[in-house]
Amino acid sequence: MLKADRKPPQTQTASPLSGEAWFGSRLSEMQDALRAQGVAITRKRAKLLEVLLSSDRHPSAAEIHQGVRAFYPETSLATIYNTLDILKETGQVLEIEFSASANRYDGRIPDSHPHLICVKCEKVEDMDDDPDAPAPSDPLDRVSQATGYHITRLRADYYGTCPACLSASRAAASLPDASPERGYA
Amino acid sequence: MLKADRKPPQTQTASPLSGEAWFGSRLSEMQDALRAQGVAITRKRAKLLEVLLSSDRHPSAAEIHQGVRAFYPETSLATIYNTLDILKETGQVLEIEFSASANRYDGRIPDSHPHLICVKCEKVEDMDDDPDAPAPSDPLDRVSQATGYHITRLRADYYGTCPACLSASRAAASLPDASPERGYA
DNA sequence: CATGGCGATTAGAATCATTCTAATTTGCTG
DNA sequence: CAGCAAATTAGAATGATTCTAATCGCCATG
Repeated sequence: MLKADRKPPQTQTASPLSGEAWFGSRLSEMQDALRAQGVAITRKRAKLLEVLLSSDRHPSAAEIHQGVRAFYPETSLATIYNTLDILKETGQVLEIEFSASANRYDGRIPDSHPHLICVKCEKVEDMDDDPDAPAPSDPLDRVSQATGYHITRLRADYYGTCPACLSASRAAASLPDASPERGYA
Repeated sequence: MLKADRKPPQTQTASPLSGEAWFGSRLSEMQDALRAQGVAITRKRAKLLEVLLSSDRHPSAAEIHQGVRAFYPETSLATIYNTLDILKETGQVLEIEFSASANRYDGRIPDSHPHLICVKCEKVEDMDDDPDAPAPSDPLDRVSQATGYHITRLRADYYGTCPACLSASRAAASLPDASPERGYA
């Protein structure tokens, strides 16, 4: 609803995106978030952000790496993972995890939102959940119809902290130190 | 709606589950599916199914391995992955993928359904989406309230075949052979 | 202009779940 | 009991990600 006119395009436009309104504002948002963490925005990191925002394919770390390398050929993968980690911590990028292939990253819309994932070509697209139009009750059918995909599975998982861990960490907060800490991020 | 009285318990009961109605019928379902594939149900495979159904923790391959080993100590991990693959192919087990830790498997409810995933202790629970009760409009709040979790993220991704791949494979179906085929399963 | 310090960066090693491989075992079926 | 296919095994290979220890670059200060 808000910022309707600075939403990233669903489809890649041929021309440079760097001029578009959403691009610039999203870029500064990310840069501000990095600065707020006290980390420097080096040329490589700046390029990484650009590459991330320029692609609508939800690129993998390796793809981002290549994009940055086109400008700074000596860039190491470690730097990419490094910066992505900071971005994740600050909620500036959404990591879409896969176990069988590389994780994919969404810098355009960093809040959780639904995706369409092609199991054949590994395309990852943002889904516009348009609540109008004739809607079959089965969500798989509804989305298939709306998108032209043949949808076979919905992964709908809620991530958070369970009641037990919540009280454990509340207890740990009072006491000096304790708590194992492992887990997904 | 259907099979309301043979739904697996949300909470682990202390006693053996092997007697409960859903357990037996789910077990035969899985065995039938394996047989339908023409694969033998060996003692190890039978035990694997039992272990899978006995746990409400959505066990990892390694955990299942341990469970089977308790009875057949010479069992190899390869066998576990092997059998899980067949079960996946036949839709008899739901694989919940993680990139940062081991995948988890749901044999009780093999159709896609929402989960609660604790980012601290890595617990994975089935979520009962009970559509009654006071419902805040934000789904994260709604689920937090309903479950006692502190939910911070919803992963809602639709898996299927994109329009381009659909027509590619329709074309390939007519012609003799072609098509690269990679992708997520 | 030298110096010190510190974060950023790097190459390569390490990790770890998963898959692959080639050899062996098992359990029939004739 | 021979023969055969499927099941199983140990261990190697893979591949994404993380770690490590060393180096670099940059700025502030003397």
